[in-house]
Amino acid sequence: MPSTIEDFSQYLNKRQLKLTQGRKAVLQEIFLQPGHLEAEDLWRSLRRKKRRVSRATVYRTLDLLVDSGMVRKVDLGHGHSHYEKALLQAHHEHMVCLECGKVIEFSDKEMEGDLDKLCKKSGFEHTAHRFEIFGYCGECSKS
Amino acid sequence: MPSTIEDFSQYLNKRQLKLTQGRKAVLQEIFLQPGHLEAEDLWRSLRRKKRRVSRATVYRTLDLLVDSGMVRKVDLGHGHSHYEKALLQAHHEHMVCLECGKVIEFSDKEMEGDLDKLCKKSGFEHTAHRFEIFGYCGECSKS
DNA sequence: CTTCTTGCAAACCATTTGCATCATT
DNA sequence: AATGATGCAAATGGTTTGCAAGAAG
Repeated sequence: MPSTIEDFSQYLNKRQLKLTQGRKAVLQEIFLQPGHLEAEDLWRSLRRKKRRVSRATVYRTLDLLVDSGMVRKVDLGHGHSHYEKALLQAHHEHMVCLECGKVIEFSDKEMEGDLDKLCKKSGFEHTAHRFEIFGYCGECSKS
Repeated sequence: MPSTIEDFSQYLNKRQLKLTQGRKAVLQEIFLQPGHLEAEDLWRSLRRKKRRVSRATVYRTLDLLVDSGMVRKVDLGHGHSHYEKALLQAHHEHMVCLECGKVIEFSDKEMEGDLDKLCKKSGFEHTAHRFEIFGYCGECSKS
């Protein structure tokens, strides 16, 4: 939370936007969570504890956070978006178990290297990517 | 179209489903298209030419095709799904240009190898994956 | 003939938006 | 004060669904 709010504040200042209570709350909450969460969860969490913000504000703030690069919007194939902090945490991808819904996070250096080479080869300037693997986790593939 | 319909027919038979005109039309149309297309496009194409099917039928058939493994549902970050034939075509991934919207298809053997190794290492049974790279294509990164 | 499909329109659901009111700078 | 943010509820837009009427086996 320390430099995180600082970063967000700077981002907001640059575009003459204001650092409000609602925005602070959303930011704190998402950085409090260990993994990815959906907008609705975030809204419910906030409502349960400290601040009572509207869903609209949650979505609007999430957009800002994604745009600022501090939060990553991920699609785990549930028909709606999930969000996770992008800073202070190694870049990683997801393996989603289609049976139990478990999400395994992973990262792979070789793969990242391949990705970079690939983009260079195609003259493509890589700014982000989405990579999810679907299948069955160790538990579920046994059955 | 020859063995394609055959395959679909078999799939349907197995679950006591019927091979109807509407389903045939959707199948043919998606296999006629060179790349990915959205449900709405498919619906418009069909309506323009031969068969007049409802959007509901398009979506219902698409679900069946995806479930049968003949069609792949892809998310190009447009807020709605795209579909593309999975058979008779090399497996590939997408690079999406955030500026002009162009979609470059690619495939990379090394990467696929890494992916397989990775899944094995994690005891994860890989059935599908989604991989999209976002950024700027050669044209747009110049500016 | 029975069962499964279709079309239609209404329902859904996550997300967005218009607008009057409120908070931050 | 002035500008931007919020909440609300209504709008959106892709997708799903209930049901009566039609096709396929």
